[in-house]
Amino acid sequence: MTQQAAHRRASIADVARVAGVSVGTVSNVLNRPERVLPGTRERVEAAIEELSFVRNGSARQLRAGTITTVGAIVLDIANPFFTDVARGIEERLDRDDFTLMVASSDDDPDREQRYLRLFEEHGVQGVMVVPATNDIEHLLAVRRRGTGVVLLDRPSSDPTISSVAVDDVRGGELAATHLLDQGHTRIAFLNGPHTIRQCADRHDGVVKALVAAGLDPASALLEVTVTSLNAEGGEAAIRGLLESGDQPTAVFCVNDLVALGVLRTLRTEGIAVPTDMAVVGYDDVAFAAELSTPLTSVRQPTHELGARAADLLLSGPDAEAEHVMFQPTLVVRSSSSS
Amino acid sequence: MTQQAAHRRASIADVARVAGVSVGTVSNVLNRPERVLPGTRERVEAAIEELSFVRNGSARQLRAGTITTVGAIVLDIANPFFTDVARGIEERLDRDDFTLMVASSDDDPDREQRYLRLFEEHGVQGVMVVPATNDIEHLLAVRRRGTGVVLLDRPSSDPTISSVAVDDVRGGELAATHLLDQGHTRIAFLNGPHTIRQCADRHDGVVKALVAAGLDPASALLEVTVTSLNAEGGEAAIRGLLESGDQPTAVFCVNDLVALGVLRTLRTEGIAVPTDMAVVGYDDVAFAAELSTPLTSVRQPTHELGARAADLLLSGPDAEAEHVMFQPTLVVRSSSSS
DNA sequence: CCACCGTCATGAAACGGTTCATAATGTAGC
DNA sequence: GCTACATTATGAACCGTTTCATGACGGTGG
Repeated sequence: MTQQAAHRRASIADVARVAGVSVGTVSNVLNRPERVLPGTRERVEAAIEELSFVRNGSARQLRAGTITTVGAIVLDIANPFFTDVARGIEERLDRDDFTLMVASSDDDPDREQRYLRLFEEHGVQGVMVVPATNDIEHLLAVRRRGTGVVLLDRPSSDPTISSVAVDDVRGGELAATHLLDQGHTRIAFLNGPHTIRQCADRHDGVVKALVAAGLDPASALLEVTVTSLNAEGGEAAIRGLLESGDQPTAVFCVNDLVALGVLRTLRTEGIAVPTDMAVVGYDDVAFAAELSTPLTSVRQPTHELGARAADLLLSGPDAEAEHVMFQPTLVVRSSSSS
Repeated sequence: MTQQAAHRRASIADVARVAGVSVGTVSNVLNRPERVLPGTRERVEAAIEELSFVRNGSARQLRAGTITTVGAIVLDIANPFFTDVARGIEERLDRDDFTLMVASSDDDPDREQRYLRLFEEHGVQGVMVVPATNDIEHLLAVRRRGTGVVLLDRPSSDPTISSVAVDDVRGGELAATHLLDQGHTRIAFLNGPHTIRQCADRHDGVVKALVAAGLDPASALLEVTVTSLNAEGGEAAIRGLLESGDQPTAVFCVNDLVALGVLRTLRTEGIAVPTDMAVVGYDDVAFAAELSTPLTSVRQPTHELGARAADLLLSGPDAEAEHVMFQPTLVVRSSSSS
């Protein structure tokens, strides 16, 4: 099937032969150069160069066991929230010369499972996961087998598994309370599926705020499930909403990409923001402040989130599990307040 | 150092012992289940379950040689342009059940080298790279050793190495010509370092346009090197520019993130766009159209770029190298034309 | 002159899978 | 009853490293 190049990659034995030494010596040159006589070392290095030898990572790892790589599985690599988190992770990892590989599950439990398995089989030190489902049994299993696991952007329901999250209930509450304060009594929530914990939590926060204001969520809250959590999903959802009668006066979007799609649609439809419709997003991504209608959004400490998660992962498998919970803040801009 | 859990992970031999079969049989259950009697298979599967056995990917790969993973190294994982490209890659890969791992070099040749080595040592089928430097000798070496290489967003200077790119000279030309058409005769270009080929090419395109218009680039073009190619970099660069006298009437930004920083700064400084200063960006990211001043930008076919690159990589090491060049288009919005 | 020691290099045993030639067993045909 | 032939299971060889006990060698001190 895969014949790659004409000849096999050079192995350590080939190098040894060319240099006229044993394989053990080549290995020593590679791993503990100080133990080998300069003359010999040079000969070996010349042979390595000549054969353009590259270590076989699989063999190396099979024997040595250890590796300085960690994995991260996020829901959507195209979402700036997750890439900002990834930057936080990378930064922390750099300090310990660890390497990060990112994969995106696309909210698909099967894909998550596949990447998880891939990472585990290749023996990463640990993996940071934004789970696509509420059930984390499979993650506990990974953990039991000895691979570090840190839940990302999601509080852990299990005391033995570390997590770094932002209080999503509070986030939903902040957004809803703000809209209520602005006089809205009927709020649409363009949310993702409740199988994603963050979405369920934000929903709970919204309900909490409505109840606290003496409203009945059944009538005051109109939740719409967005199929894909990006601008296209937001556009589709708001269009559906506009076509039905009985419209709300405010829309709370589960993230800023969805909000972007909403703003875009409202503009083309000639609906004024915030006068005809108030909009609130989530994540406070870089461009939120610069939109034609600057977007009110719930800000999360993305960078710290990632850095802290990496920190916990590197603290080793024997460290006590920790559950870090950051607090979101609301950044009010003109999309929701005139 | 790494003591992982208390006991070693279960191996295929452990499974064999528990199930009362040979290692060969366990391997067969794993890889060609149809060849083993249902009864035996069940016993093996039970043992796998009991020991929560996970294949050792290193050993597997060491022996089997093949792996269905490809790597991508981009300049900045937080840049929507690259993540959009990554989406395109993923989509194509999904068709062949390949898996993508993304790493970000951060414009740093050393990091690029490190990830390249990591990917190569782990035997990926191939790697897509947005090179951080002009010199691609190290990529040729990787290629020679049998790992597929496709240059991403960058035309190849070597005929044997495939590349998928967008015509950056043309992109720069489009942007500059447009600004000239709008009557500007002194244009600032907030560009990245010329070690990044895309930046050098866009510069050449700008110069080409100026010359075609009968202007002297030495006086008509004011190039400023942006330290980091994001909003913060853009903000810093434009502030530096505003503080110096002798200002241009238009700014062309090497990407939309830089343009975002510029727009933000101009707004806080009370400089009107496009009347006092026209702004053009690059990439036409999702939010470009929705900014307070909708941003004129050079659009690149990100999705196709990624998909095509993946396509070339999967076509195998024996396929003829191809050099795909897409054409950018200019999307004019109000940041540059009143 | 010998015992001892330190420095380098060696070669074989792991690591945990896959693969393949071979053996064991059962079935069918004559 | 014997041969021929599937069908399953076996176990050893192998992949390319690292590691470690062992050996070769020369130099020192007694």
